[in-house]
Amino acid sequence: MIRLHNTASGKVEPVVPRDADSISMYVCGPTVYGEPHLGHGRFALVFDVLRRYLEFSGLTVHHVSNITDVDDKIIARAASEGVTEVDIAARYEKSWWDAMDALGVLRPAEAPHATDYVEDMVEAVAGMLASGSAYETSDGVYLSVDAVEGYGLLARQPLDTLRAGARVEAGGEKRSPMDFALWKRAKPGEPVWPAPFGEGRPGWHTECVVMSLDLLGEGFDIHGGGIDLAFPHHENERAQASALGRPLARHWVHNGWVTVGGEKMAKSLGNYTSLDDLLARSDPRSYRLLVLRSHYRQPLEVTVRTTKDAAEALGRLDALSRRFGAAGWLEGEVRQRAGVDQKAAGELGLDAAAIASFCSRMDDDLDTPAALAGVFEVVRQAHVAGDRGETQRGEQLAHTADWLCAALGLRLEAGAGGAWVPVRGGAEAAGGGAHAGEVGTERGTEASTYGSGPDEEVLALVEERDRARAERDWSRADALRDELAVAGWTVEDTPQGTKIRRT
RNA sequence: GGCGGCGUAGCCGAGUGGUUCAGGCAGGGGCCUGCAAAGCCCUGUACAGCGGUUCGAAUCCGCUCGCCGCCUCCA
Repeated sequence: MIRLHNTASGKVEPVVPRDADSISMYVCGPTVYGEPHLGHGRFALVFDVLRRYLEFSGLTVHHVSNITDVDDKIIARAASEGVTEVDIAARYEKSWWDAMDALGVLRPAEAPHATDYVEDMVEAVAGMLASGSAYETSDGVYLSVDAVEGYGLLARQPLDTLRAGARVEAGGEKRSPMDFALWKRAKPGEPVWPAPFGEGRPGWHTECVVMSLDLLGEGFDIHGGGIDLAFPHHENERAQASALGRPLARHWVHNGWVTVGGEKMAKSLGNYTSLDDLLARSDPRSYRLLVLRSHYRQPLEVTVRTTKDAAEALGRLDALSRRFGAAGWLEGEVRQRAGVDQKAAGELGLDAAAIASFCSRMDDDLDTPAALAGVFEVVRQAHVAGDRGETQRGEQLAHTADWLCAALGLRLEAGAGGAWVPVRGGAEAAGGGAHAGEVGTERGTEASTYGSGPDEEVLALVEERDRARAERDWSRADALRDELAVAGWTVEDTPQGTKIRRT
């Protein structure tokens, strides 16, 4: 069974499913008020990998991730653009899912919207008022943190020291500076919902409590998100659940953030790169690989250099696929079972030792860097076997590597970046294109504007070069290679003829 | 002020009380190739500094320096 760091205890602990053979997981999703950036991409990828790995381990995962579509920032943005909050939320929710699809992040089983749960939130707030853990002020309803046992758990800091450090003074009627809004009374021009304690809108933290309990039930297995959510967001969720007498998650998992020059990537610092920008200029898989190369709890430095690094490493994986046709192997029914049916690995004759090693590393607090190092070792062994003429062994290892990559959500030789065009038959080449299209199916939509298949002109150059080589006209062949290079293609001669790939 | 994290070879980035310097990228040499590309082989003797514990520490403890984060919205 996998062991994961639990922010509530500060230790790496086994994840014990509440219900046998299945895992209930709630991951805090985005507030849709702007374009998603690399930081959002990281948390989405981290939990996508966790979800895939749990499934790979034979568990059924009930994955819920919310969309926060009512919030101060959405209201502010709508006001500044002169459109409705609904417009803003709809626009950026679409951006969100587009980016997720491009990154190959599997859709959660459910993606509840805060605005669909306002009635439940009103009920929850009423419950907290009734029990005396919440109180009303002129501008809303607040939760009294003093009423919550052990408040500060997820901040890993006791309440008194948290309070001492509070930079913002209690806003007039708040009993404690740490108290937070459960309900904000209506202000002119803002969206409102009816409530017995005055019409208004919900605070930020209540939605996750209500939605996770509704969809996953009390004491669900995993609650995740970025480390900056640990406090106050998650602690405030926990506080409310506690006030309601309804336990929330048993395991709190948080990922580290993306840094730029050592500093946290944040919109407020203006040092962010949007996912769109990244996806427009690189293979979406390379960001996944970059994320996998560091441990999920560590900060991740993203620069042009580290991004390029990851792309090169990805090229090494693709090269293996190219050599052994692993991508072609992992199709259809086999593809569907990859990463979701560990038992099939045995039936398919994959390398059991490599898979066992991979799993033990992943089980150790989702140690993807170590797991990936193991995959690269398998890659090397596959090449060695191939060089020795041990084709079957080479294929077995290559297939194993492909299988493990699939478990991580990495599809080898996928996308235009890895497109290789066999020399003979444009039809074959077109087949390669269809292959890439299937990737799109898996992702939900076709990835990005990055790269595109070779056009007729390029294919003509490839064919001409093959003729030149057949005639041993090396200078002509070299000139054509140069032309292809200028067009952005790297040439590789193989026993099957000239192949090209995006440089 | 309180709480917490980090500092590893050219770069990124794991790991751990003691055999082969995780892995990737970059670099050097060789093999392969018409030349390349891809691949393989060889090549790096790093763990901020200072003390301490230990037969032995980069790994444990203490201190110092530097960087970052949370305590306010934040993935």
